[in-house]
Amino acid sequence: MNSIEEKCQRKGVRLTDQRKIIAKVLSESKAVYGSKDHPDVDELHKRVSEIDKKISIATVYRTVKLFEESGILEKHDFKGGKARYEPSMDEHHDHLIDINTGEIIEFVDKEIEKLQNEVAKKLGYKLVDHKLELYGSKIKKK
Amino acid sequence: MNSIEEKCQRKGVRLTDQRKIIAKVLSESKAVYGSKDHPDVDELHKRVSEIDKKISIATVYRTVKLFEESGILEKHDFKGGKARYEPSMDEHHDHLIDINTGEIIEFVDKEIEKLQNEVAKKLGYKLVDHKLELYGSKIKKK
DNA sequence: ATACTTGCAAAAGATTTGCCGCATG
DNA sequence: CATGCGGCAAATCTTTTGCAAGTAT
Repeated sequence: MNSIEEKCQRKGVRLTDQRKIIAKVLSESKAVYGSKDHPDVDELHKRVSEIDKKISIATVYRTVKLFEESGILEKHDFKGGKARYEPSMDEHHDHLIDINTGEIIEFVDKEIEKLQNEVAKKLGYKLVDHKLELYGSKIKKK
Repeated sequence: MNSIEEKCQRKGVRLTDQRKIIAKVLSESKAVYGSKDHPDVDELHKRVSEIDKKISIATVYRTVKLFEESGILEKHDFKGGKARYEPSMDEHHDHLIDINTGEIIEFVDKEIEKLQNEVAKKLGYKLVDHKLELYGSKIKKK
C-alpha cells in the first residue's frame, strides 16, 4: 500500500481520483534507476497520462504544490530550469547529481551536517534548512 | 580600477559601452549590504538604467550569460525563481541566506569541503562542482 | 446548498531569439 | 567590408490563474 496516500489521509488532504494516480506515479518513481529519479512536472504528467489521458498538466502542477505544502513531497531546483520532485523521506539526505546523465544518488553524512550547524551558529544564525548538492562525473575503472 | 574589466580583457571579451556599465554596476554590488548583494537581472537592469536609460534588459541578459560563460560571473539559483549573480571570487565560498531578510552571508569551511570530496569519491564520482546553501534566522541576543 | 476540484485556455514571469540597423576592427 | 553588438518586439518555456462545469460533503 502506498504511503503517500496514507500521509494524505493523516494530513487531511482529500484524495481524488487524479490525486490517487499522481500519488501512485510518485511512489513508483522510487525505483526507476535503482534509486529515485526525481521527475519534473512534465515527466510526471507523461507518466500519469498513460494511466488516465484526461488528467491535465494544470492538475499535476496544483497537486505537487499541494503535496509539497503538506510536507508530502520535496521540491528541488537542480540545474536545468525545471523543478524536480521526490516523496519526502523520514531521514534527511543530500544529493549527488551526475553531470553527464542527470542521474541522482542520495547520501547522508552526519559529519557534514554537524559542521553546518556549527558554521551557522558561529555566524549568529539558527540553522533552519539547508541544501547540499554535489555535481560529479563517474570515475571509470580501467 | 574595476577587476571585472581586467578579466574581460584577459579572456578576450570585448568591452562595449554597455558592458562597461554593467561591469561597473556588478563591481559595486559588492558593498550594498555590507557584504555582496547578489542582484538578479531585473535589479541589475534597474541600476544600469540609472546610468544609461537606453540599455535594454535583453542586453543585460546577454551580458550576464556571456560573463558567466567566461567565468567572470557566478550564477546562483536560490529560492525565489530568479537567478542571482555575483562576480567570481578567487577563493570559493558558500552562502548562508537569512530566511527573513534575504540577506546573504558568505563563508568558507575547509573541513566541509574536504568531506564533500570524500563523499563523492566513496560514491564513485569525481567532484566537479558543488552547492551548499544554509538557510537560517538570526539569533537574537537577550 | 456549500465548498472544493478539475480541465481548458489564457495569463504571467523569466529568459531567449529573430531581425535589422549600427558600431568596430 | 565583415563581423559582432544592441534595441526592440515577438517567441519560448515553466508555472499560475480565472472561469465554468462537475463532485463530494
